[in-house]
Amino acid sequence: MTVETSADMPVNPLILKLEAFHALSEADKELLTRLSTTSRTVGPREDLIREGDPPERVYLILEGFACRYKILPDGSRHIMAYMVPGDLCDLHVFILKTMDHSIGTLSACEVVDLPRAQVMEMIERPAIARALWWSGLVDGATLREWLVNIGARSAEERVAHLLCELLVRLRLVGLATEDRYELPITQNELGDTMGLSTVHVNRVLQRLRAEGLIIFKSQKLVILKVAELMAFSGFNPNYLHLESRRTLYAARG
Amino acid sequence: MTVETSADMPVNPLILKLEAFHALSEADKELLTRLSTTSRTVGPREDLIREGDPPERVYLILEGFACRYKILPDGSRHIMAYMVPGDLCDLHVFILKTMDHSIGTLSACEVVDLPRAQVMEMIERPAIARALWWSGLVDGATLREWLVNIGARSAEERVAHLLCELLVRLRLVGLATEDRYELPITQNELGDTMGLSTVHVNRVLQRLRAEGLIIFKSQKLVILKVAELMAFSGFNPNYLHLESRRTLYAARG
DNA sequence: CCCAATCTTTCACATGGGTTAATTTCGCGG
DNA sequence: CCGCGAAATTAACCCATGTGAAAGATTGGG
Repeated sequence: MTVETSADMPVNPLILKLEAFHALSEADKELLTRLSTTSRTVGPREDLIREGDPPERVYLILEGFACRYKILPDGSRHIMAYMVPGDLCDLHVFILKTMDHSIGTLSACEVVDLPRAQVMEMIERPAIARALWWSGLVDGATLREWLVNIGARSAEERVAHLLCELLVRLRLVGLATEDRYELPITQNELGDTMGLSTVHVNRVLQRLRAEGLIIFKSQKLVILKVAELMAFSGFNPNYLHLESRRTLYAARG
Repeated sequence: MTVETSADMPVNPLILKLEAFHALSEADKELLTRLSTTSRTVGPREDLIREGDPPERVYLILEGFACRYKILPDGSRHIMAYMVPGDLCDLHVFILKTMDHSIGTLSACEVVDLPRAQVMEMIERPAIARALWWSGLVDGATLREWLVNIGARSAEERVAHLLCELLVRLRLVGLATEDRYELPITQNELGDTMGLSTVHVNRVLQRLRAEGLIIFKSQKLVILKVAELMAFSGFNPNYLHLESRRTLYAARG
């Protein structure tokens, strides 16, 4: 029920992420640590909230991958965003009456449920409010980049672009090194994300492997040529609005 | 320089739009009217702000169509959002150092430039703040729906879905009747929006015409069978979060 | 250590949509 | 009313990606 805390903290991914925008005071960090003390374990492929439900809380992912998705009338699923450790779903949802999409886990996750009152508590701290504000803007920018990715790039570029984005995002929270990370996602899920069939995702991955760009096996991804993969996919991290050098290039772990 | 104001006001599209969420007081409406008094005319295909520029103001569209777009390394353009009268670009941009995309007009537009101070003035009014908050959430939801649209629907469904969305959005601000509106957009721009070639957009429009679903000529769109077009494209307006009946079905003009 | 379910991979074949380029139509200034 | 540039339309060709089905490979539970 509680995430381990050891001497060599902070491992709170929310703090790591927000500090990529601007340093936080000790008091602010303590607040965030306190609010994320009580987490729960959610199995893979479980919904946190479904389309049509009233949004009652905000979710913070501490471990694992979750996603936003919609199911279309014909039963197909489209994944619109990945939520990785440190990601918080939209703070503003409270004013909407119902969810227009679902949020569910991909892998098993550690999730913190933040009721309205706790969200308010966070927002009262100006530095945290600003950082969360930034984080929300980055989420929006990421969504736009995904739109461009699907709308304007070939299947191979698309997948490559996603792998680059995740490299940068996961580095932020210490879950990627310079060139590798755990990607607990099936090819089917990748397909539902990129608007490609599972079969074609497989073909694309084979090609990226054959070109010596990546190794992807047992949920472990190694990017053999980071610069090349970024160039090939047209990846430009500007939309992630990471201003400090550290956030982009310092590897942790 | 100034938009005409007549006795039979309000025609301020921002007020019309925000009141779709919740009624505003007279004082709030006066503030919004005052802030949108000074507009400028911008010709078609002109940029309001470019990728890389620091965001210094917020734009409000009073007339015409504008869009957010990105240019890819290979020179192709992808349009990520349409901004129609009453739409405001993101209020929060100020905390970002640079724009990660451009905003430009499609048709000629009347645009209000809102510097930071005026945005603050708006946000200090709780009812306006809430309404703008809602508006921002709807923009995000719209972006997600566009992602699904491009990622999971056929070309014909995609275009049909866009036409349905615009019908609802334009009705909100009195620019569409029950079944028709002005759509000042070329097939090439439609293609850059939907991730389709111009040629294919043309084929799709022909088919929609042949099926007796629409008439589209000289920038004037008539949807002959609204319910059918919505059903065909899988259009569900829930993502626009319009709670009052009026906003969805009352035609103006 | 084995089984069953889940994933990945492969194959053969179908097709939606891209490309290039020529032709026609439209909108508009002079 | 004419002429020009932009936009729409048409045609021919083809390739990227989808589909359906089945064969391997992995993984985790018992």
